[in-house]
Amino acid sequence: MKAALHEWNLAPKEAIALQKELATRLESDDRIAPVTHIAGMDIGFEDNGDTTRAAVVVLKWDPQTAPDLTLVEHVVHREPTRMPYIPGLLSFREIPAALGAFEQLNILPELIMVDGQGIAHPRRLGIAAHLGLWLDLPTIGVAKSRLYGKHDEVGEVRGDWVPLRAGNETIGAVLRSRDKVKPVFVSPGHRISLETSLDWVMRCLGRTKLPEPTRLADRLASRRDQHVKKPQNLLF
DNA sequence: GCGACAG
DNA sequence: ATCTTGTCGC
Repeated sequence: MKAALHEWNLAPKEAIALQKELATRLESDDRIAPVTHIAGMDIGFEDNGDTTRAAVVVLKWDPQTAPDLTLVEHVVHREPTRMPYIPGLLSFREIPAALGAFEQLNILPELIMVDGQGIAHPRRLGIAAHLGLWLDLPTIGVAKSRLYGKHDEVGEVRGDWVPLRAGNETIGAVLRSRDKVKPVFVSPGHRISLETSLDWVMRCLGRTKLPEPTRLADRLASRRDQHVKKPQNLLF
């Protein structure tokens, strides 16, 4: 791997310049290998934020049994938190830990869903886009709230969606992933189009708001399910 | 100058 | 993100 601590330990000003440069390398057309495994990634914190916990789950994709996905691998990686949360610079705070988790993975997914924005970002390099470039894998950003862009109100039925725009460009979509529930913000990261991103998010939707990959990664990264281990927690 | 602001 | 219990609704 390209070592370089300087790739992550940057002052805000340098980080912003790097984002602009990296954004020009993103591929917005689909360049995806036949999908058999989909990963989900999310970050959580412990020790009052001093420890960053990265969680990655890998689900088996079987068109025959879809939308039922099977959890086939999961990894949790902890390391000291390196910097505070700064809107627009989230990837510099969370990706280093995420890479630690991906390094321990045995199964290489063809697609990754990340808890955060793809190109729906002021400089078009949200955490999903940044991670996709680094791993050179297709990524989709699935955020629970908006960071950037404007949009009209979205219908209340599952599947309804409206474009998320920035000036003339469409940078993502506001998707009603579950009836009457707060919508999610879907935006392509690397090597995937918005249309295909929406297709995959829809295909991975159970009866919950979040698609299975990020829903499970979310639970693994979160502190809550950490102690309880009874019912469906048998998954972990 | 005044808000907005992923996780 | 995280601190935290119960509670309203399908």
